[in-house]
Amino acid sequence: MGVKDFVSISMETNPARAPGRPRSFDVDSALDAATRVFWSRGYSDASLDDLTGAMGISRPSLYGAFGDKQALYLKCIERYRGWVEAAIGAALLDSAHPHASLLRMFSDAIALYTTPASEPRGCLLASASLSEAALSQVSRDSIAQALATVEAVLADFFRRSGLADKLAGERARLTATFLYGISSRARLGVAAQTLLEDAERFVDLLA
Amino acid sequence: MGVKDFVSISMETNPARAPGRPRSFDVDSALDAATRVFWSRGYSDASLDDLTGAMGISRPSLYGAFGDKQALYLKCIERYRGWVEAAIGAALLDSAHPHASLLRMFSDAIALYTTPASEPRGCLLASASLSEAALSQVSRDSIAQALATVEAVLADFFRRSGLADKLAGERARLTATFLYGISSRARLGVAAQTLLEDAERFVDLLA
DNA sequence: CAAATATCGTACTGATCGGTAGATAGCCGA
DNA sequence: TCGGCTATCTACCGATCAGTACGATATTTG
Repeated sequence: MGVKDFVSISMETNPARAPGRPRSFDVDSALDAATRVFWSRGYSDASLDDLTGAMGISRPSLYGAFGDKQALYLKCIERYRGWVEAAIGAALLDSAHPHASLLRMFSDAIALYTTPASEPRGCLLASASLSEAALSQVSRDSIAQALATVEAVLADFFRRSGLADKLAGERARLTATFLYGISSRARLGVAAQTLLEDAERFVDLLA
Repeated sequence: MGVKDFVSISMETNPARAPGRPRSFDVDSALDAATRVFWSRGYSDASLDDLTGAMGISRPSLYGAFGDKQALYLKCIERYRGWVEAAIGAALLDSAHPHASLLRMFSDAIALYTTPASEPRGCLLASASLSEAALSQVSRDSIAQALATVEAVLADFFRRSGLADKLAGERARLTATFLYGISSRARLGVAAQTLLEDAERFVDLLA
């Protein structure tokens, strides 16, 4: 392998070229489009025609690039999970001013849940957990793990802000529960402004 | 029976007998069974075979008695709505001890959401509102109205407990939001005991 | 008993579902 | 320019979906 390493560094580690006909669409933006479809319609109600239509690709391209519907869904979940963790983590970075940080976290979440106003989607993870029946165990695990991570990020924030472990855990569960409630009401069409006011009251009570 | 036979009006106003072959199943218990199926699986994932299987009736019997799938779903929603309104109303009857009444309301709700433990369902209305895409406008309206009623019952409770209109409305929205969150987490499999503790902390904050 | 009426059970319909076979098109190294 | 490889396209597959036609059955009325 020694000599081959020399050559193959540019051939294998460099994604410049792969053999065969190159893919004619962008995987990431196709994944974004699929995520939006699942987010709006849920797993079962998102047909392959819906998905391929939004992604702008044909059925075999979808299967070739992502596997079957479940696998595509799983990739969308993981993707969304990354966004949410990053967003919540960023908003809660500053633990010196818990009140302001929490409010920013809620504000960011509400903006995500209610944009665009014509099609509020709530939280993809919260919605996804309701279509449990039609989902594989792997998908269920991924969703559960993502939500557990959110709670862990919250608990860490409360600990950093000076609360004892037990109390921080309680506050994290309380905040996560309220956040799920916000997500539900966002999907029901409650205005972002109203949700934001509710979040303010909640944070007032909490801190 | 004899007396009623005497009065010939009974033929029309009294459902004692209708012409033709009598129905061989109980409409209410069939509706209960259908409600449980929708509650567990959601609208789209509940197939006609699932429904007729659980209801113990044949497909044409279902259509004869309830109309199509949407109409059956609507009847189940209305039925569930009646239960929930009655339960919440009863728990919140005593506004002299808000803390205890709220706790009882949450306790009842959590019991409903997590029973049986092997198949926690959360709140049918909250779940239903997430499958919006596949639902008719009538169903959507019915769900929205049911949830609005819950909020109205809460607001009335807070008003009776002595709060001003504005504050009572805020508290009602806060409580409803938290209740949706409880429903989501119940469906995710969080233990009833944990949810109850969270509800206690929330009520502590509120009152 | 027979006519009328409504339900029930079997077996079917067309539509749509997720998924794929097979041929073609585009890019590589040689 | 050619063989190997992979993506793409059209067209299709069996399975399942919601909904129904139709004959058999059960009950009331006359």
